[in-house]
Amino acid sequence: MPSPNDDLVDALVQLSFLVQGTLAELAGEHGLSVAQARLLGVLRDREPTMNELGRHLGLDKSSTSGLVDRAEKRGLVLRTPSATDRRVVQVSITPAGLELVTTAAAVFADRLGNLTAEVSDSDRRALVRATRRILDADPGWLG
Amino acid sequence: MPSPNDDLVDALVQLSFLVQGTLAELAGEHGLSVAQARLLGVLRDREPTMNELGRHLGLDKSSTSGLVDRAEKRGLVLRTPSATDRRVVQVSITPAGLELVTTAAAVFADRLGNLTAEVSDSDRRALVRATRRILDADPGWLG
DNA sequence: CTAAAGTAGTTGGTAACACGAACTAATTCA
DNA sequence: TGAATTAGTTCGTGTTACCAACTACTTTAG
Repeated sequence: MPSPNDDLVDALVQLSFLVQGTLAELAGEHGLSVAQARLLGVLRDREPTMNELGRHLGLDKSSTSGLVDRAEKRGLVLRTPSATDRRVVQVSITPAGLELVTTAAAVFADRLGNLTAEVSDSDRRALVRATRRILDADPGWLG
Repeated sequence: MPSPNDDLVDALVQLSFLVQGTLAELAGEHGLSVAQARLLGVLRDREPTMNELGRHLGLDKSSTSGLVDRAEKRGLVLRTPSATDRRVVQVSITPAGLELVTTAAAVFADRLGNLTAEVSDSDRRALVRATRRILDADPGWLG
């Protein structure tokens, strides 16, 4: 029997696919994949080690390495050896990467804004509130 | 300057990553990728042609072909030539596929249900309502 | 103070996934 | 009927992700 939760679950799933689809489309227009876009998004306000980065993205260290490899090859990201521990590598965003992610983020916000234009202010607030609760309930890899 | 929309956009993005992450994790536990899970989800209540399927998933026809290939090899899905047009192929879910997607969907709903346990009933309704509006505003590939 | 254990990151192998281009087969249209 | 269209597959390429094995450091134990 369908529980009253089914509507909510369904809504969340469709919404997530829509957002991800929008993200993928937009990233594509800027020559980025979703993974690359996410990487740049994380590095916008952090300069983590490979390890931290991997944990943040929920990726295996080898995956992280490859992701950074490709981004570095495009000049979007930079590896710097740590001064204090010669095993660790700090990852930072380059000016080019920052500019790319900044403009892309603006366009993205704009596009999502269009999609949410018809949502009432009170529903908007409810959505933000609900999201906070849901994220608080998640033990996962999200920062 | 941060617009009042930024909270909403941020909420949507984080939410979508959480949902997708949950989906990926759960699919993995059932030996499925997100793409495979989505394929089975679509086929749960449809028997589309390759073409329709691709449009539904927002995939190129070659991607659709490969996706169905792999699912078919695992016995989750079936290709049947159309009787009326010898070019077209109907795709359907097998009993095994149906069982898999059914149990996985139940676990998924349960898990998301836990995450949304703290959300009030009125916010829940608001979220569903907001999602409808947003999906209505989207011209994209979602059915 | 050195030997063993642990940690950080890379490399190599494998597989899924997605795309575009080129192709075959069937159908529609002009 | 011959030309354009449509459905689907195949092939080649690139990204992404994993695991296992490896190197190079650092920490910990004895």
